[in-house]
Amino acid sequence: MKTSRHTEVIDVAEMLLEAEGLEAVTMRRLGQELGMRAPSLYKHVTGKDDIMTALQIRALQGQAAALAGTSTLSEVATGYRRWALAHPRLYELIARHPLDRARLPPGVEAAAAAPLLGAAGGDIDLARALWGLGHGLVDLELAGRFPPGANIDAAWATAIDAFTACTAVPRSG
Amino acid sequence: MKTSRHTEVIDVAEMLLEAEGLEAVTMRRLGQELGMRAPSLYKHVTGKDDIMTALQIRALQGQAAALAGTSTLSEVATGYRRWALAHPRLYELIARHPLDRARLPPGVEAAAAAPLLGAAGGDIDLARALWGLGHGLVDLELAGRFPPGANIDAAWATAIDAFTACTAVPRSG
DNA sequence: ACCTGAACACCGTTCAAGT
DNA sequence: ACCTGAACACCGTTCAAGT
Repeated sequence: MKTSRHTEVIDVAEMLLEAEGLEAVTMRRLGQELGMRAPSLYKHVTGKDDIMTALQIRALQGQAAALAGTSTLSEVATGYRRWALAHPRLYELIARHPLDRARLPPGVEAAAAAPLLGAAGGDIDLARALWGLGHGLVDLELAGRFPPGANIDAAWATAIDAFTACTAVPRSG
Repeated sequence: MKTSRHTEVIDVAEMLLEAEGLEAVTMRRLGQELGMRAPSLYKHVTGKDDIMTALQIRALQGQAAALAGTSTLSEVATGYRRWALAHPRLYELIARHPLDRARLPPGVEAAAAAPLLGAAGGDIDLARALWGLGHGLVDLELAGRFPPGANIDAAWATAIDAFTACTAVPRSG
């Protein structure tokens, strides 16, 4: 039951992020929440970058778990949007915050991307187009870029239709 | 030839943004570049938000100008990507920074969106799907989310093909 | 091994004061 | 009308010092 102090720091950071947003995740605040001063955190964590990378890893794993089991293009798209809207701060963290690939465990990125590639029938270009589409629609929605009252569901439906038509050509396997 | 001090502040902010990135645009640095202390800026500008909004307006106008004259879906998509890659900091400013619609001159957003709507044949849902697609691909590219060596051109081509097939149905007008 | 206070080099912003 | 210095409430991070 002894959770390492490092894990505790990341746990608190995740709670703070989801509850109050990225600007609440400061070293001083984290220390306060853990009963220590900010400089003490550096005994458990190399710096703030370390914390952000750890949260990005959790986010990628959460996204991969949410998409596990989906197969059709429509299922993947719906699951992608659903997870992003359920965890907007974590989504923004993997989408907008610099990603330090060197510190990422191998396979984490691929695991999150696998369902997309599957729905694209193994076509990497189509998978990336699909990723761009899903990310773009989610990002614009989270950023409040669509005018109030915009029918975002309809935009998704139209987009999925267009891409489904594209994958409807017979392919072997 | 007497440019107002307000305009000068925005001009310097734009140069700093494009040359050194968003983190270089600080009130102290802006003052230094203009030969005054940071507090003096508040005589010409209500605050940093004011500066950011002014830059967003310029960015939206620049984007609209870059897309003016495009009509086909392929032209709009190419122009959208070209402008974003030519002005990545300005693009990020309108895509990722909060947009205070109340301070935006009316029509600025619509002008930037018009070419998209035109290429979608007036279908607002398709226009938004197209916007999501273009924004998503550009955003992922600017954020360095595609692996090194990824064929981003091919992803765009695949995406444009899928949407072109969707708009290929005969329509009146 | 773990935590502290003091410090450094930064932020955006306010405000009384000068000219 | 315009600019100033000092201050306030913040940042991430370093480091000598304590236990």
